Amino acid sequence: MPDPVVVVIEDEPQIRKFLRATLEGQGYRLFEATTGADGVVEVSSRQPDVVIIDLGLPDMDGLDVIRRVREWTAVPVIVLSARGQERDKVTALDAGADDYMSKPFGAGELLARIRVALRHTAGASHEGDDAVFRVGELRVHLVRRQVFVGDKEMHLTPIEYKLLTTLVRHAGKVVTHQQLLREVWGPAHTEQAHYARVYMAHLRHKLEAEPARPRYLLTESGVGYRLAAE
Amino acid sequence: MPDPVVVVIEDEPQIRKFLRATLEGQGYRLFEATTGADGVVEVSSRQPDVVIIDLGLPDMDGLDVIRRVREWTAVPVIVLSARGQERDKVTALDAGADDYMSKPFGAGELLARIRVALRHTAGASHEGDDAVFRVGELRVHLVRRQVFVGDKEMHLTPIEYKLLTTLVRHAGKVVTHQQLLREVWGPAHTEQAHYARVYMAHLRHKLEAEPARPRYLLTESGVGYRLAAE
DNA sequence: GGACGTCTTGACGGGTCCTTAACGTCCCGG
DNA sequence: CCGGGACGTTAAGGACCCGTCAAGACGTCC
Repeated sequence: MPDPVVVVIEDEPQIRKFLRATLEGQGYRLFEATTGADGVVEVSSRQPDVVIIDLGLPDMDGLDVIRRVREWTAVPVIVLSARGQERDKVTALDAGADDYMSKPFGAGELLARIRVALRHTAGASHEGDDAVFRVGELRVHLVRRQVFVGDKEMHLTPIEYKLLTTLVRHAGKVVTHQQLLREVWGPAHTEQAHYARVYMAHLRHKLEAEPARPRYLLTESGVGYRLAAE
Repeated sequence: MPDPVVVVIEDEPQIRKFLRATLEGQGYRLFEATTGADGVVEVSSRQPDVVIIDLGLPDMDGLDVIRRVREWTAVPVIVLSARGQERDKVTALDAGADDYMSKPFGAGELLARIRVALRHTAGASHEGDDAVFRVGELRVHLVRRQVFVGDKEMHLTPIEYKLLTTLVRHAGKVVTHQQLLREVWGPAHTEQAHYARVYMAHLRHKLEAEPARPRYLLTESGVGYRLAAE
């Protein structure tokens, strides 16, 4: 395997320097970002094997960076944080982080946890982190959160977008009403099948040429919905 | 997904009790071992989704337990330890552990790290499962919930599909009327044998070239039905 | 405070699917 | 040759699911 690529998202120069010294000595290729927005861009362009992120960033909440990254890739994310409270750890891990280290931490432990992360990705073959889903005229750019029909960009509301990406993640397979409601509206709303109907109608009006006879957003009566795949 | 299975390898009764209370409250199925040797046996027999192991065991070194387990499975292993030295963490992680928590630790953080471990296995397992049944021109994609005759996809209603998959699950073997009715319509409808007749007719019209002389959906007169296998 | 975009909620019409019943067919024994 | 049982076929009714529209609630930004 070639040298593993690491993206570091960290604003404090001292820690950046420390990480650079630690990682480059071990043969990792390192790319740095000092803001959350830059971090998201770096992750999408460098396709790293591991991401290391400090939660205390100047421009946006580190948790949001993790959630954004998680929308299109399963790359291991290791969190560094000055805060060591349990609730901080839990929210970060549930937001999609794979590991959490409180400052101060040792170089050896960091390197060991990076090796663990690399073991994970080595086993799981790189499957679907394409970051862009296509079928027919429809394109969904997970990184930029943009949706196109042909050349025309379509504006989707937050729920519409989440509904669509949920279907994208299971493209070709049927997603039951329960699954859909749980993943989009949360576990408390698995009964309101009505929500899904209303929003599928919205999506179809925005994405389908003939909303009444959909080509992409298909209904499986009595079961759920399916997004057509190639 | 059914309730995740956890194997706990821990000799101290207090911590075992604590873990049991914490995990069973969250719907995990729990199996315990109090020695390293037992632990290895439990892991191989229970096929757990996560292993939690205390390094301070009476009979053998916890690290050896991890190495033994790693010889045949990639199941996530979370280490609990009274020792918090960096070198201990590094050796445990390099021995094959996926995570390391120093005592004392909070229940919330443990649960969060278990969720992380479960995320990993959930993503990894979805690779090679074809889960497609074939016989002659007939193909049943169980994962996608799609049925093809030759190249043509056939739309099945929920009951039709359930009936078909029930037969697929016992392909080649006779399924009695009672079995069929119980598995498709529920235990309350085991008397209405004509349900099966009506829906077998539907299925044959959709899937058979000559519904009157079926090649796949065969009748075993007086007993039940049978799906032909290769 | 008002305008706007978004989400929730209800009502209604149309369509799909399930149930049920009636009838047809085949086979076998009387 | 007749009759009955098991199975296959078809169609009608109604229950349920789904798509649609619109009104109201909610939050946000000017």
